[in-house]
Amino acid sequence: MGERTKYNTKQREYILDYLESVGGDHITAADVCEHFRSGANPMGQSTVYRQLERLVDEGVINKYTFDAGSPACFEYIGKGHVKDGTCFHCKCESCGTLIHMHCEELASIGGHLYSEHGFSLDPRRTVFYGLCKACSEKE
Amino acid sequence: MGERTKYNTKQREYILDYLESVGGDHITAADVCEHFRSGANPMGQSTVYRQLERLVDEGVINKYTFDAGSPACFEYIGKGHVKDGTCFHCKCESCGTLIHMHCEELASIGGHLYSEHGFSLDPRRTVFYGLCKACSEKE
DNA sequence: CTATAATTGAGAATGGTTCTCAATTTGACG
DNA sequence: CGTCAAATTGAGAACCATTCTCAATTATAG
Repeated sequence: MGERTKYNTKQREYILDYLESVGGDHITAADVCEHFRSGANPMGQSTVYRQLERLVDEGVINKYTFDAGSPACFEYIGKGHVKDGTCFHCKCESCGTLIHMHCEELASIGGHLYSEHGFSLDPRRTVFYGLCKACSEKE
Repeated sequence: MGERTKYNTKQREYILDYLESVGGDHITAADVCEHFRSGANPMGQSTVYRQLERLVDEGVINKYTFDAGSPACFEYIGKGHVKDGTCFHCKCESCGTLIHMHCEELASIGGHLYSEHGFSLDPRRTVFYGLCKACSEKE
C-alpha cells in the first residue's frame, strides 16, 4: 500500500485536509466535489475520484458501495477506529441508515470463513443489509 | 407479496420459463435480454427489467447487487434452496468470482445481530467481500 | 364485443463513475 | 536556479446498468 502515488499535489493535500476535518463520518464523492466547488481551491471531479481511489488503495480511507445507482461512501481512517477489523456496517434497507457496529462475535466470522471456507473476509468492504430496530418494529 | 401483477402476459411466461430452465445459477438482466434477442420471442429490455423487478417483489427470484457499475444478479428460487436463510454469497475482490455458501454458522450471525444489536439481517441482500482461496494464495 | 386498465417496447434520459488528452505541475538531477 | 521526463490535472466526453416516457398493443372483466 502507498506505492502508487508519486507526486504530492495541492489537490491531494486539500482532499486529505477535508477528509480529516470530516472525521469518521461518511461522505460521497459528490460531497467532496461540492465542498470544493465554490471555495478558494476549486477541483475537477476527475481529480476527486482519482484521489479517493488512491487513498482507498493506500488504506487511508475506506470505501463502501451500496445498491447500484446509489453513490459509494468514503470514510476517513483517523484514529484506527476501523482498521482493527472489528468494525462492521449495517445498512437499513428501509430508512437507509448506516449503522457502525463494533463486535467481536461478528469479527469471529472472518476466522470461520477462512478456516472452513478458505475465504479471506474484507470487513472494510462488507456491508450487512437488513432492517434497523426502528424499521423492523414499524413493519 | 404477489399483489402487484394484474395481467399475465406472454413475456412474463417466457421469462419465468427461462429462469426455471437456468435453475439456481446467477444471471444478469443482460443475460435475459441476450437470451431473447435473436429467438422466436424477442423482448424489449424495459420489459425484462420490469418483470425481474416484479418477480423480486413477489419473492420468486432473488436479486443481488455488487459494486457500483457491475450489473445485479438474479437467482430463481426453485426448490427452496435459498429461502431458508442459510445461503450466503462471497464475492472475490480480485477475480470477481461469486461463491455460494450454505452454512449454519453464518446463518447464526443473523440471530446474533437481531438479539444483540436489534438488526434484522437480510441474507438475500448481503454479500461478503474478500479474497477467494485461489486469489489469497496467489498474492 | 367493448371498455378499461395494464403492459409493452423503442428510444431517450439518468446518474455515478471512468476515460481521453492536451495543458499544467511536480520533483529529481545537473 | 533551470531543465526535463514523468505524473497529475481538469473539462468534457464516454460508459453502462438502470429507469423513464409515451404511444401502441394486449389482457381481462363485464
